Amino acid sequence: MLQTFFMPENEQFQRLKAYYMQLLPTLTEENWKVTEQVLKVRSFKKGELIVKEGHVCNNVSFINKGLVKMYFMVNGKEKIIGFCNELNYICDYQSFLTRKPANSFVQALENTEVVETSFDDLQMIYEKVPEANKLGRKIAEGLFLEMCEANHAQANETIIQRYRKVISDHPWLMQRVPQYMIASYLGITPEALSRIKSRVHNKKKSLVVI
Amino acid sequence: MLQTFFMPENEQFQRLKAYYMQLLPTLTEENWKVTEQVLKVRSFKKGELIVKEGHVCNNVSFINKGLVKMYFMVNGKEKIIGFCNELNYICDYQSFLTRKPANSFVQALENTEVVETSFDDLQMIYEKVPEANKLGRKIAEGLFLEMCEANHAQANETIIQRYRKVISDHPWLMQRVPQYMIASYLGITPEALSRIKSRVHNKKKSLVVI
DNA sequence: AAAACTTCTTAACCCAAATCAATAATATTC
DNA sequence: GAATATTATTGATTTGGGTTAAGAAGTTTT
Repeated sequence: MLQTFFMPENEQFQRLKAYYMQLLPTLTEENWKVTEQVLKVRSFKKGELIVKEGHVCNNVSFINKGLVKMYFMVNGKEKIIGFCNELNYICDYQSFLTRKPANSFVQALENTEVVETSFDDLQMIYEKVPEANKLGRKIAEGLFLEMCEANHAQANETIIQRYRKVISDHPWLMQRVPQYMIASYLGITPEALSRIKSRVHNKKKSLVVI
Repeated sequence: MLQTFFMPENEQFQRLKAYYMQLLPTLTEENWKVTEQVLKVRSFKKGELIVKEGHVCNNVSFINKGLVKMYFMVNGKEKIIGFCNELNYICDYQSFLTRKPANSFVQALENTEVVETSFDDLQMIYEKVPEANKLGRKIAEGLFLEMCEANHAQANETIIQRYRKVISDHPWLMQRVPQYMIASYLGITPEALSRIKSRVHNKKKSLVVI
């Protein structure tokens, strides 16, 4: 990569640093240095697996660039539970925290570059940098809140509402992933989503119906 | 209550202390004292609401004794999202963390005694007792893991599997709550659960089927 | 013990989405 | 640009759970 020549050595970590600073404005330069030392950049080609079912997930990975999907295999079919793009963490946090084999997969949908922190390194950071626990707490709390939202939507909204929310909240998603993956994410078959789309579309043509 | 006469003043906090010690074995007596000072014991009669939709949830409540249900109202019907009994925390943690009005209710299903910590007190503890952040992180991580499990079950298991899991994981639940609440918790109508039960039962009678 | 209420079961019918199957529209490869 | 995959649509049929309704079983009240 010629570009690296023009970058300061740690350019690849700047986005992660900004993310940390946002969650923990009191983070000192000194403590960032400790954290920075353990970071590793890693690249995945489109289609490569970042997390594999049956293997313990050993890293939290901050996505610098790219797009991934997280899914389970259930009865030989994949059930997508989420997409994750730039400036977000991807991890089977369940496996990561419990140190048990993951029951999910994470696959790169585009060529993807991540910044990894290993489990052991993170524990070391929690010991050496006490305020990192605050960061860890906020990240866990954030994941918890995200999951609350998702759960609530899953339980209390119709599929049409959820479909509308997906396309309004993440318009880029429609451009970057095929529709059958959106269907899997919504928990329905591609056929059902196709029918819903045409239903929504026809309503628009005829009359204004919420 | 005459009993209180025979107890040391903080007897009611011992269970919570044990819970903390289990999550954070390094907790010092000194730090526990800081924590203990802000705790409040509160009792709810069967039927009383501990968390109300529309009100910010201002406490995390550790259940000393009793049983509660947490639920949403959706189209005038209640959708139970969980039960919580002795030695567990009950809280609309989403409302608690975001400081926004809760969209859930928590109601005592039996006379219930809780030990409360208010939001402000907890923030104070996070400041005064740095290691409390570690505790807070672990609690948030624990809630996250719980929610992962629930989500995974919801998405990937049949209702029959989930029904079986409920009765094997929490046999006490069947004794302490009516069946229609279990149905709501499973996300189906009481009628459907009744049908499923008879289906499961008939299978047992005829042949060994999974 | 009778009355009133709550909870559970069973049956008939309905509907949304799954499944199965065929075809159409797009993308990708050669 | 023809051939081949991949993705999306549409139709016919099946199915699991919702809804409605009625009755049975179990509790509580009086």
